[in-house]
Order: sequence, then C-alpha cells, then structure tokens
Amino acid sequence: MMATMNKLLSKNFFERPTLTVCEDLIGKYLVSKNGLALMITEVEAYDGFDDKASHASSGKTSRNEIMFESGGYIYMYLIYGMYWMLNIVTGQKDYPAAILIRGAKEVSGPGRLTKHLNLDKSFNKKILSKETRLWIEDRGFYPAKKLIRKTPRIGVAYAGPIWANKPYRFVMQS
DNA sequence: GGAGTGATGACA
DNA sequence: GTCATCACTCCA
Repeated sequence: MMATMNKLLSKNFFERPTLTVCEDLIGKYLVSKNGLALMITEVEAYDGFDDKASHASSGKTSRNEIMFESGGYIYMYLIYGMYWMLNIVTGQKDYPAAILIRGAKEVSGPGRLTKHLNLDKSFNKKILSKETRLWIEDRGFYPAKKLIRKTPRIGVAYAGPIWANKPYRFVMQS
C-alpha cells in the first residue's frame, strides 16, 4: 500500500499562466505552521496589465509591486479597513498577476480565511515556504475538471462589464 | 438593506 | 495636504 505523499508545491508551479494555476489550485491544501491545513475550493484570477479589476491595471505602485514579481510570492492587502486578502503571485517577472484565495472547504470567504489562519501584513512579499510558515501542498486529491465551475468574479463591478464578466472565479462544487 | 473601517492611490 | 474608494463581513 502506497503512503499518501504530501508534496509542497514549488515555485515553478506558480510561474505558469494564472488561469492554469487557478484550475490546478482547486483541491490543493493551504498549510500553515500552526498545523492547520485547509483544502482550497474557491479562487479568483487577477491577470495582466489590461485586467481592469486588478490592482495592477493602473501600473505599479508600492502596494501592488509584488504582483510584478515571478510566481510564488504572497501578496497581502487590507480591504475595507478590516480584512486581509491572501493572494498568490503567478506568472513571470514583470507580468502583474495574482490569485485571490477566496475560500476553503473548512472556511468560506477571503476575509474569514485569513482571520482563521492569522494571516496579515507580515506575510506580504514573502515566498510560500515552510520558512514563511505558509505553503501549499498537493495531497493527492485531484477534483474532476467538470466539478470546477467558472463564474464571474465577486465584487468587481467597478471594472466595467467586460472585465467584471470574465469567468475568472473557480469554485469546486461541494 | 446598511454600517463599519483605515490604508491606499489619485489629485492638487 | 485632501478625499473617495474598496477583490468584505456581519447584523437586521
């Protein structure tokens, strides 16, 4: 009988195209050093210079500069003065892209997720790794692609109809 | 349906 | 320096 392998995803997993990484992230485990491991079930892509819903749509700023790095970095930002959003940078250097982790099997909602894992600004610009105390593992679970629903992103009406309606949200059916 | 909350970015 | 905005959550 084969033992279950928990494989820590390496940086090159995140250096691929954002939408591909989104689909592959569903069913992976977000693990923190305090022992919590949550199965990722909902993510959103923010991809490229032209994406009007992305923080990077108007160029590089001190807040979003980490989005321009190569994949595997953590981008944390505060929203509505209360909630930290956890994003994983994707793609190649100088191409701004990231994935918002919106929910897990055990915890739904991006703000609740970070509160549950005690994630805040201190994780910003760090790389996913055991040293950082936050990483993502492949635990051998691969959901059927037809169980991954693609929908428009949440809360991005400000981006205008074209970008608000892009099917950039990936949700695993429960 | 509506309020809370404060860092950030745009503009002057 | 000002000020509007916001990749959300909770309570009614």
